[in-house]
Amino acid sequence: MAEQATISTIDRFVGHEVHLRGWLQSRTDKGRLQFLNFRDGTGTIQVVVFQKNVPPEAFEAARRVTQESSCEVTGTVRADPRAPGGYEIDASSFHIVQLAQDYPITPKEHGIDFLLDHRHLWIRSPRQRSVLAVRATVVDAIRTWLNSHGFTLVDTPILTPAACEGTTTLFETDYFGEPAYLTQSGQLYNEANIAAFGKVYCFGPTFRAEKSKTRRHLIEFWMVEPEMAYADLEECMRVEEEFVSAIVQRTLAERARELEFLGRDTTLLRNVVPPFPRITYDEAVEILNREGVPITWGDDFGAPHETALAQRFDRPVFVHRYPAQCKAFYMEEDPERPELSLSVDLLAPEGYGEIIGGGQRTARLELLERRIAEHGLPRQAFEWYLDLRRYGAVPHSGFGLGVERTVAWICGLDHLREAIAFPRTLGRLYP
RNA sequence: UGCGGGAUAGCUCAACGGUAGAGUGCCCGGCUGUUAACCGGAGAGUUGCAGGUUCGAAUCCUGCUCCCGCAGCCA
Repeated sequence: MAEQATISTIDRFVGHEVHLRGWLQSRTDKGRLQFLNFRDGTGTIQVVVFQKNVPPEAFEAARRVTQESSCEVTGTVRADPRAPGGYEIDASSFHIVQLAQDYPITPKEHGIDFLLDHRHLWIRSPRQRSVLAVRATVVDAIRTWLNSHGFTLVDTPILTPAACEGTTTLFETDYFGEPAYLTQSGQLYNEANIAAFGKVYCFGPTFRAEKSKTRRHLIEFWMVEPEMAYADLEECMRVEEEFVSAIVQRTLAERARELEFLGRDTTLLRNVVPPFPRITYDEAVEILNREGVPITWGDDFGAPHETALAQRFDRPVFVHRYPAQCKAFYMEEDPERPELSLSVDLLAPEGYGEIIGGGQRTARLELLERRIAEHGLPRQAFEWYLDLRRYGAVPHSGFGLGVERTVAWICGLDHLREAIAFPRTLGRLYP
């Protein structure tokens, strides 16, 4: 009697007859011998169908099965050095569940436009499966680390009444006659939640109606945002470096096979352990001007600046204390230099840019009121947020980590769109 | 949104003013150890859309649509 098995644990079934259900990835026809590259969702394995070992109808099915047809196979597991992965199934039976017709994605090269139009099928390919598997581990590492370090998950709303940082980059929708916006960040709500739990995080999709067309931007992306009561900027950086290191090291440990398949050189990733280098905005400006990537003090960094800075270090680098004018209205002032904000960005190596933005939020009512006015924000929409400075305000800090940027960096991808199953990019809402 | 590149067979591309091509996939045939197998055969086109120049346009010109890259915005 055949045992139900999965490919990922097939080594436990050597010598046994097993039953597998899945899809045909590819096939090599050798006449009276068929090699089937078979996938069940947990992995792929070679199935060998000899004409003399199976009933005639099973051999006929193996001979005419097409790429990505769903099918079931029964056979004996054996170790064979000639098989990719070292194991193969000597089939005793084979049948087609559904015969696929003209599967569009072939083992040869395709253009990115074609692949994105067929993203619902492209995700089956080994490379895309590897990236999405890494993503799953990154997400789990994020949750596990935060849950085990005193953070409580508190979900924040997706439909919001107003902007965190101005309405120009928000998707507007109709909320029974009132304008509503898709969230850009859960941070302001996190600042409310810390008074209930001390340390919290939210984790979900985020939407930016920016006409960004670069390898570092998605219209819809996932962000995890921890927020901590009684934490200053230094504490924020300390948490960030522990957090990012834990994510990277766990992914290296659990997804070595996928990273190798992706061709990722993991040498630099192994360096990602605390402490990360810290430079001030002032120092960064000096370095950039000295190294021929000119920038005026007071301007925010562009992608070329971030790349040039990150290239100088063997692990992610903190840039802290940006001019207040570069950063959001809720940032705390540097008490020693009020023109600076207690903000910090974490720049990933190898040109992947900013993977974290964050810092210390202001606890001062009068500064927040002034900033809301300076930024021309509708004060009545922020009354609840101002309340947080009236009823038990504390020094607090937090940050947002972009999941796709982190996955793209760890995988060595050249574009964020492969780091999410169904990317939303400028001009692409299908599939 | 700005600058640059592009759209030709299902797919990836060539042809750059003179009969529309290759590789690959699909289909048919052969092969008991293939790893993007190999060998033989066959089919496959409104050259993105609309107009213009020309004896003749995939090729030159104009407009439009869509895609890609870089930048800005940011995670």
